[in-house]
Parts: sequence; C-alpha cells; structure tokens
Amino acid sequence: MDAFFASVEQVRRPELRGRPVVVGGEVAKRSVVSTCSYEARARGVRTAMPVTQAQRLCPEAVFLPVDMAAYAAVSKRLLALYRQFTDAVEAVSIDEAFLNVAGSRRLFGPPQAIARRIQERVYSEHGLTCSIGIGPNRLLAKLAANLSKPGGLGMLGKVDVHGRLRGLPVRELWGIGPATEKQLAVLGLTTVGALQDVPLRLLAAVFGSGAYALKQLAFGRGLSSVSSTAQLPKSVGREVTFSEDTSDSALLRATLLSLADDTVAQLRTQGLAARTITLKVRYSTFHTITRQATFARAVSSPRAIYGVVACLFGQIDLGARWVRLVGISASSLCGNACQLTFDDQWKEVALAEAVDRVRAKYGKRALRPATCALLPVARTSMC
DNA sequence: TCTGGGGTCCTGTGGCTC
DNA sequence: TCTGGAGCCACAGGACCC
Repeated sequence: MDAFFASVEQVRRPELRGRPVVVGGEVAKRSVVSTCSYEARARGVRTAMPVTQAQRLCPEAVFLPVDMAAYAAVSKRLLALYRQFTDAVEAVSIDEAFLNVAGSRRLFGPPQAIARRIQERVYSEHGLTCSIGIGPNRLLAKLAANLSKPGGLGMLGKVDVHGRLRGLPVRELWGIGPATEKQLAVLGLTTVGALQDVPLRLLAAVFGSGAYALKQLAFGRGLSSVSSTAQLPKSVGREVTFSEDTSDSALLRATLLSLADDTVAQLRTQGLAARTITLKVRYSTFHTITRQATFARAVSSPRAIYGVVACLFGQIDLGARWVRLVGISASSLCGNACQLTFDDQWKEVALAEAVDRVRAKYGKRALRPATCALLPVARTSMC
C-alpha cells in the first residue's frame, strides 16, 4: 500500500485529500513520523523523522495520532480481497503481502492482468492505491514494487539481475539497512552491480559468514516461497519512551509494572504463555542494554512476569545514569495449553481470567495494577 | 537537533552435557 | 581421571523491517 496510514486517514476524512497528512506520535512528546502522505513527502517529511522536525518542515500539515485498530481492520479486508485471486497469500506486514499467482493464471490471466485487477478493486472498494511488483521470487517482486511507488506496476525478471538491478543503490535491496550500507561504502560498493562484481573473499573479510548472503541479495536470489500458513508470533512486548529522561526508581518500576500488565494482557488475549522475559533499558545517551531470564516452564500470570522483570531491573546498576526508555518483551512463546498449573496457582489463574472478563466488557484500561497510580495521568486515567 | 514502537532474525560468547 | 570437541541453549547486542 502507498503511504498506508495517511491514505486511510484521507479516505476516512475526505477533507484531508490533497493536503499534507502526517501520522505519528503526539507533537508534544518525543515521537516520530509513522507515515506521511505524498504531499508531506514533497515537503521533505519522511518516515521515522522526529515529529518536531516534520512540523518545522511542514507546519501546515495535519498531524494525526496512529489509529492502529482502524488500519488493521482495512488490512484485514484487503487480505480477504487478495484471497479472491489466490489462496497463497502471505501477509508480511500490515500493508504488504506476497501473492503466489502461479496457479491463478487460467482463471484470471497473466500476472500483469491480475495485478491490474487487484489495483482497480483496491481503489474502487477502498479508495486506496497500491504498488505491485511482479517477480520470480519475493525479493525481486518486493524490489519491483518499491521501484514503482506510488500506484505503479513493476516487473523484475532474472534477466534484470544483470541489467536494471546493477545500477541501483545497494540500499534498495531488502535486508541492507543503514549500517550495512555504510560498511559497503567503505569498500567503495555503493551499487548492486559493484556488489555483484566484488570477489566473495574480499566481502568475507568484512562481513564474515554474512558475505554469501549479501552476494545472494545482489543477484536477486532468495526469499522464493510464499507461505500462506499463519504463524504464531515469536515475541510480544511493550515499551515506552518517557517524555523526559528520568532516574526516579519508583516511576521506572511503576512503568515496568504497567508494561508487564499490558504484555500479559496481550499474551492472554492470544492464548499464549512465555518462557523468556527480556527487560530493555535505554539510557539518555541512547545506549541500550537488555537483560533476560528464562523460566523452566511457560507462564502468563502478571505476578510471575512482573516478578522476573523487577528482579532483572534490580540487577542493573543505574548509577548516575538517566533512563529514556524501558520495555518488556516475552518470547519463547507457546499456546496456553503448554502452561502447567499447580495447585497453589489456581487462585492466580482464576484472578487473571476474571480480569480478562472485566476488560473484555469494559475496556483494556478498566482494571490496572494499583501501583500504576504513580504514573502520569495519561497512563492512569482509567485506573 | 533529535532519534517511536512493534516485531524478526542473526551473531558471538560462554556454560553445560555428552 | 582428565581433556577436548561437538552440540545445544541462554544471553546480550545489533541490524533490519514496517
């Protein structure tokens, strides 16, 4: 999808069409741009840019908060639309999907015809535009889609690997980010063609075992199969950046309790339990540390998870450092069925289930741990 | 000057067991 | 009894994606 969040907002509020729209966190807080409309991009606003900077660049833009529930609902309807063309649909993110249309040609025609029909229906039924890339594997299809944004239809075949691909910046390849781009630049490798030509042993001297994977990327190989089976999440977590750095231990612990509560709520909503809990702390210097602990068995109770978080936090010597962000992540997940319940835990399980029922009826914030009263009003308004 | 939040995946290291 | 290697796992950090 093109500028997905911003486009959904423009469909919901037609008065925003043709205007610069920036979707992101609150302007007053330390937040960044999630997505912006192409009108805002023309003014220099970009994804991941601090909202304050976006405001300076484009003060007349309409700044909106992220409404993930609304975007997820549209995303779900779009996936249903794609499945009318093929069963092999792999959702990669909220606004991207891979479709294997090899088995759909007899019914719908060649891939180009299928792509055009999907674009027409996405626009006529949802008022949104999308860019579609066609390729022999996911890597080339993704690249073709990126090159044809917005609203285009692109194709990249194996023959293009030795043609069009060579002139592209390495950063266009899926998997090469700022860090790898910088390392490649030191070697003088700024284009895909240069990466194709460089001897593997030279690349290996810098990237070690990752050199081969880089070569594969440069030749458009990999990411071939489209998996349409839904996967269990690998991790679930919550993190928050404070509006001002803090060294207040009570505030930090109350925030961690709130995050643990949110994490547990999500685990329980999805019927999951976790064995591994990771605590993340980012200092005011942006230096980030993680500490993790693994249970002998999977758990999903707030007390168990906050207990280990508090223990991990207690092991960190903050010294004179100030904290910018704290986060919690639960991983090594399995279904709730794998969670053993001992006799002495039945009360806690019953309590958690009762809390689930209250929240299902009155909203996620209807019940909160009492210690969350230490948090600023915005986080505790429904305590 | 300012740098979010939700994730996945990979790598290096060290401990443990066989 | 000691030692070294292989394999596995946990942990910490980093890169990358949207």
